[in-house]
Formats: sequence, C-alpha cells, structure tokens
Amino acid sequence: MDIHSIISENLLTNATELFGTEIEAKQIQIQPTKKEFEGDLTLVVFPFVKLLRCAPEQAGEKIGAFLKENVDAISDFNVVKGFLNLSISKGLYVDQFKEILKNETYGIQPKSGKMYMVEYSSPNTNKPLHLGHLRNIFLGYSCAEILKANGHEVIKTQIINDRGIHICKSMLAWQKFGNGETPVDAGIKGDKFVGKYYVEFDKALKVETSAILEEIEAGNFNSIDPSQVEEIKKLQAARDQKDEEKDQKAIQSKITEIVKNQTALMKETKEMLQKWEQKEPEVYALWQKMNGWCYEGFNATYERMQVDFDTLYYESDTYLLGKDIVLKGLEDGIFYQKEDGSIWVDLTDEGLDHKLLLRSDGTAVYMTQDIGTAIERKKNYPELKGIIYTVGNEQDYHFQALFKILKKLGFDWWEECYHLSYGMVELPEGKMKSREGTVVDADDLMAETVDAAKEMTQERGHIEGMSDEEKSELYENIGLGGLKYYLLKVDPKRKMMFNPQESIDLNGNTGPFIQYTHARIQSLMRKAGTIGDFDSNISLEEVELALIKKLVEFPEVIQEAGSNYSPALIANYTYDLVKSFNSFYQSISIFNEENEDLKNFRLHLSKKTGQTVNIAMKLIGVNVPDQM
RNA sequence: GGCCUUGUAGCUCAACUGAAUAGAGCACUGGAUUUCGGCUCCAGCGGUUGCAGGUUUGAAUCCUGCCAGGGUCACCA
Repeated sequence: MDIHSIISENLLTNATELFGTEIEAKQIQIQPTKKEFEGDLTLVVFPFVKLLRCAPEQAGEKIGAFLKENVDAISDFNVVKGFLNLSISKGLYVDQFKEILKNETYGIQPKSGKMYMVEYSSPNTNKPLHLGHLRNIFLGYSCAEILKANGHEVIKTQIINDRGIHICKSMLAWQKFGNGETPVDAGIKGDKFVGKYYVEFDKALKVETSAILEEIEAGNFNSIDPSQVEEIKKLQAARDQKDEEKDQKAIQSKITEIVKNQTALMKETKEMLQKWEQKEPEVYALWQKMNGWCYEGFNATYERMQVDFDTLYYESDTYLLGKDIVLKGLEDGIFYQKEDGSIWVDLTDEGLDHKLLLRSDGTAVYMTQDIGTAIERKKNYPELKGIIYTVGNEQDYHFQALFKILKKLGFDWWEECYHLSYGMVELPEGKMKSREGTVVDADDLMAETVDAAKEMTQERGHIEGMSDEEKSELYENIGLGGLKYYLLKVDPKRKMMFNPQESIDLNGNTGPFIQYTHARIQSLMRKAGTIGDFDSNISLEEVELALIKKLVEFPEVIQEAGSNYSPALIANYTYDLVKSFNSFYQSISIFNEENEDLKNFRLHLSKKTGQTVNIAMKLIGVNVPDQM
C-alpha cells in the first residue's frame, strides 16, 4: 500500500477519536509538498478546522502529532498556515521503489471486466484525410489504449460515411470526365484520386451555376423550374432593397443555393442517389469500385499512422436500420410527422429543439443513421459499458440530440454514451478551408515530418551499424512520434494551434526529446549488462528521491487519463518524468560510483524509468527507439 | 439573435476539478561539464489569469454582467 492511502486510511478509521465525528474520504486532500517548504506530502487542514474548533495552525499541529504517533513512515511534520507538511522517511520510498521494480507492467491496471467501444476517424469516402483527422485518429486510438491500460476490454471502430449525395458527386464526375481512368493509371493514391473528381465536380457545378445566375440577372428564367421562379424574384427584390453589402450577400447566397439545385448536374446527381438506393447494378458497381479505391488509400494512411480497428460499421448498412427505428418511433408516438411527410422529434423538454429525423421524401439524414448505428452496436455487443464517439466539437449539439433521442426511445444505456469532443486544429495563417486550398493533407504532413526527422538524425544521430531498413523505421518513429506527441499533449477539449515549424522542432516538450532520453537510458543498459540487487539502506540524493516520487504517480495518472479520456495527461506526465530523469542523470555519476548498492540502485532506477516511458508513450501511440 | 464554448508570460501550453508565492517549453540573457550519448543540466528575464462585481477561511477555477474570439442553430454529412 502506498503512503498516500496509509495516511487516508488512518485518518478515516480514527476520525471519531481525532475529530469527534466521522469524515468523508473526499475531505482528505493530500498533495505533494511545494518545493519551497520542508516535507514530502501536504495535508490541507482547512476542511477539519471547524470540526476541531480551533485555528488552522493548531488543527495542523494536532493532526500532525497524531499522524506522527500512528504512522511509522512519517518522520516529522511542520505546519504553515493551514497546511500540514509531512516528512516521509526515505527508507519508505526505497521500499516502495522495490515494489515497483517487481512489476514488469507497472502502471497497467488489473482487468475490470468492462467493455467499451471507441469510435474514431469515421471519414467520408469522397476526399482524403487531413490534419483535423490526424488529431481525431491519434486521439481516438490513444483513448482506446488508455482504456485498455485501465483494465477494460476495448473495441475500436469507425462509422464509414460511404453513402449520400456527396459520394454521388465524385461518382458522377468520374463517369463524365474520367474516361475510365484508374488510380494506377494516374499514379496517385485511391483516396486522392477520388478526391480529385470531387473537386472536378465542384468546379463544373460552379461553372454551370454562375451561367444560370447570369441568365436570371438578365431576366431569363428558362433554366429554372417554374415553381421556383417566384421565390427567386422575391429574393432578388429583397436583395436590391438592402443597402448593406453584408445583407445583400446573405440573400444572394440563398439565391445561389436554389440555382445550384436547378443545375442539370445536381439533378443528375440526385437521380444517381435514387438509383443507388434502388441498387441499380451499374451505379452500385461504380459505387463499390470508387469506394474500394478510397479504402485502399485510407488503409495505406492508417498503416503509416500505426492505428487499427477491430470492426467497421458502414452507413450504407445502418441508415436503413435507422429508418425502421424512426418509423417505429412514429407509430409509438415518440416522434411526430409534419404535413409534408417529414418526421421530427420534439426535444424541447430536454432543453433542445425540434430535430429532423426523416426527409419528406422518406430518405435518411445524418441523425437517422446515427440512431441506427448506435442501436446496432449495442445489439452486437450487449455487454458494452459505454460507447465513446471521437468527433469534433462542431458536433456537440448533434450528439446531445442523439443521446436524448436514444433516451426517448427508451434505451437506458443512453447515459453510457460519451461524445469525446475535441477542438479544431488551427494554422498560424488562419483556418483550414478546403475551398481555399489551405488544407494540410495527412499523408503530406506525415511525409514532411519524417523527412525532417531523417535529416536531423543523419546530422547528429547515433545510427552507425544500422541497416537501411532499421534506419527508415527509426526516421518513421521519430517523425510520427513527434507529430503524435504534438497533437496529443494539448487537452483534447481545447482548440489548438498547429505550427509546422514547432512540430518538427525536436527541443523542449516534444516527442523526440522523450525518445532521446529513452535511447540514452538504453545505451546505459547496454553498457551495464545484468544489474545486481541493492540494499534498502542506501541513502538517497534529492534528485533520486524526486524521480522515485514521480514514478510513484504513474498508476494514478493512468487512471485519471482513463476517466478523463485525456492522452494529454499521459503526455505531460511523461515529459515531467523525463525531465526529472535528466536532472538526475546530469548531476549523478552511475558507473563511477564505487558503492555497488548505489550503482545498482541507480541502474535499476534508470531502467524502470525507461520502461515506464515506454509504457506511457505506447499509450499515446508513440514508439520509443533504443538508439537514435 | 438563441444556445454552447474559449480568453493565463511576447508565442505555444499546464495548473491534480476551490488551496500556499499561478507553473513548463519556445524565444531572449548568463552560466555548468577532463563524467556514463550536449537533442543535456542550472540560473535569470517575463503575469492585475480579458474587464467589473459577487460567493468563500481561500477563486485562473463557482455565480452575475460586460468586452473579444470560435462553434452551432439545414429536408448537408
């Protein structure tokens, strides 16, 4: 048992004697003592002041004296204001370190018997992955690993948005302009290839739209469906009455929207979607072919990222399930139907709005398939204790609504669903906009960081005697490690600034800094060979004690990272640990130490630090090399 | 406009969910090493935690108002 719990236990069991009443565990706040004060652990005494009916200082003295009397490990104490600083005997830390040494998987929690599902990535199959996806994917993967480390069984999954009007856009463009070209012909990755046609479509649509816009400005409405003509004329009149440019623009974009839907191209796309829903062989085959290309490309990207999935869900399967459930819900009076046939849910009693569930033409929307997917998952894995959705925070409202809809449908497990919402990744030059070509492509970015890592390592690394294969694996680990660490060290909830320069920088709070320390430890280990035992009576230096204290924290950090779904806690802990090690390494000689016990202790301490760094970095998907 | 969210050192981020004198890195300045990997270590500089009130023994953290960003309010996904 660690000293932390010993103190808590002691206070809890002796509460009546000490305070004259029972106390709760949460009243006991123990924290590491600030370095400007004498002591190792600090108990905050304010919560007990009222119980003891005396000034904070006296209360501290009283509790301190009591603890010193009852807990062997406490060698001394002092009170500063309302803070009771306890000095722990150093021998106890040595003993604790010996305990840690015995555990090869130190930090990993025992099996909990609980199962969780983590969804991440979930791309559309019409364009390649970008920087935003990187944060999503690394975050989801890491959370899954952290939950595993907390003893849970984890299913990694994604929902693949493989259906819908946007997919038909690239299909149609390929049919029109592709001339049967394949990714192999074009010499580019499948997902990039499909994305190229999605852009083609957009271009063609723009051309056609602006032609029609010119026509209607000239008073020619031949291209417009007669039922829409009045609406457009009304909007035009309204626009021309506005003085502010901003207002004019707002109305103009409405007009553009209507016109877009009147283009031959959009009409064709919609027809294609209908044909797809009816599984018309030619369209269906095209859909399968192009999605296949996309998957090939995605899989290559996932492989390079070193992430994987246990099972996949496809929107093309689940949207039908969702439809059935919505219709059933309508029958049961949970949802309601408007005159035009569209189906809605009223969430105003939950503090939300009305939400569309099925269009008037009976086709599915985003929400429809999400309902279907959630229920299907719970059906496939009834023992699930929670579903975690890794999705950007622009969808906070959507998931709030989804969970409340599940509640209305009577699924009590709605409370076990969690939206792991993360902030946007911003660039120094502003926002990423696909239309303005300021998107940072995932593959390109990975390639760039790996290249930078290669250059850096060739310049100053220790890579003599490595085969070419080992070398390129090393560059990969450093480049990707840096990238992952950079994206994960920030609290997921917050938006973050992505500075390409800094992600490549290998100094400071970065992945490569941690990797380097690990490599140096391994160098020590190679030199040391087998390490002998050491006596508990050794006397510790301050830096050694600090390092042990840091190691002691690890299991708690894993638990906290698990309950907060925050890889950032792991990343920042590892950085602290490594800094603490470097401080130790710098000021104390290991091999020149003549005392065998001390030398062995220091080697064990280094080795355990290395192991812990390895375990921690694995949890955020970063490999730590033995040499770099 | 309604709802959600953010505002901490020049920059990028912390702060154990209410505790002591708000901490790191980058940048800048100055030091250390005949030593086990200098991608190291130590020190200095840098703060009215957006502003104004309130609750509390105690507030970056909770409440109210204001200011400034971002998101969202689609028969898009």
